Amino acid sequence: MGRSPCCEKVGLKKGPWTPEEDQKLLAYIEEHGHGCWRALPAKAGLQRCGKSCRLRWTNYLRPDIKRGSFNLQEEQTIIQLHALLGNRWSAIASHLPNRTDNEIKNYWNTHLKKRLAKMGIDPVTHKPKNDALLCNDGQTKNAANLSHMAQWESARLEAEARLVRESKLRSHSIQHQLSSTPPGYVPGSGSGSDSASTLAQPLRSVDVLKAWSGGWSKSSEGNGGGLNIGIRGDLESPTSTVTLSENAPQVMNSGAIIGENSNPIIDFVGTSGSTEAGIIKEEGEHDWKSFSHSSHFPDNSAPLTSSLHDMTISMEGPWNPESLRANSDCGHVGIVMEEGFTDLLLNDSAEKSLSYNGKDSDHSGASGSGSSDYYEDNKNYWNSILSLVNSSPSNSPMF
DNA sequence: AAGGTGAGCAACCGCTCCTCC
DNA sequence: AGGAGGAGCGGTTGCTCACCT
Repeated sequence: MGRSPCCEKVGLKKGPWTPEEDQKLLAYIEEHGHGCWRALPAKAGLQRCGKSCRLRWTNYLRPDIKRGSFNLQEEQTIIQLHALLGNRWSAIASHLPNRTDNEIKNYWNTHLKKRLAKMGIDPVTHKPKNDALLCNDGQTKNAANLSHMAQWESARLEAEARLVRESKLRSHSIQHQLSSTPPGYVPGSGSGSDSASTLAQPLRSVDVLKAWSGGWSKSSEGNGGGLNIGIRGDLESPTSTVTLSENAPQVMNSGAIIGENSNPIIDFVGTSGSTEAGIIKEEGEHDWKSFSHSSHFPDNSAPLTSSLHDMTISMEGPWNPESLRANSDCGHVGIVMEEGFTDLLLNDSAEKSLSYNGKDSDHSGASGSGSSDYYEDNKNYWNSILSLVNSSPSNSPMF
């Protein structure tokens, strides 16, 4: 590989772990917890660096790890979350109980990415590669789109980072209230910081997903704000909407989004208007509301409050209104991220899954038949994702 | 049967972030 | 406030095994 070793110490073993080493590590952690990883190998009698031990534990030895192939729901979750979060494997893993980020990363790289590519979908943007065909001036529009995506991504990361910080602050205070900790095996990590992030991660991710789901609606009537390419003609997709406020602060219909300093604002606003979409949006809104009063946060620290605010992302970087107009020209009314093709991908595995179950799978491949089925499926899908999100992470000591 | 090839997965590496002093 | 050390994350590598010729 030609790289310098991660540990200066010569004589430390590298490469695959032997069962004896596993046993030593396991026995030590079960008895003492891992504590300081760097000090662990010596205490456990291992000729490994602490980093290697940590990796072996988190990716393989942890008792709560689920191994084996991913099921359909997990695939769906990964794909949707990847569309939402990008290569944030640890964040994605926090929504998949008992799966490690490494496993998810590998599964993405070896299976899902290829499947997307095979179907002509860009695994990075989750958009069709022949996107340009939809526009008269393909290259210009694509460039605008790319710029758009970059700005979006940057803003999103910024917001997420903020969520993490806030969540950590909150979880610290929650931690102070939780006096007892299980002995021996320390969830996730022995360090206080890690425990905090362990608590914090689900909060952040839930916020993002809630927003995503809440903002999912038919993007617009008439000109079809979404990018609806006709592998399946009636395909609509979860959509995030960018709202541009050039000068005046704006209040959006999803809830007070105020722009400061005339900075443009990104808002997860379902543009609603269509009946089918309304179902989804209302559900999303309901979820948001109910979530804010959820018993998850008895101290009323209300993560939703922050999530709503955090979904209002001030763009500090250059924002070019031209890109929005460019998008509008080819039917994108301020649409930045879309995911309809992810669903196409999922149909592939859904078909397999359904046929395994001996059910009829013809709905997934048929074009045009059953748009109500489609919306029902999506509704169910998002419900499952949300319930997964709401229920899973706390189960795992790691997450 | 033997060698070649590619996919899948475990593990490593370096960077970044966080915490503590 | 800032530096040091530790932990976590994402990208990448290389080994193993199954399949193909």
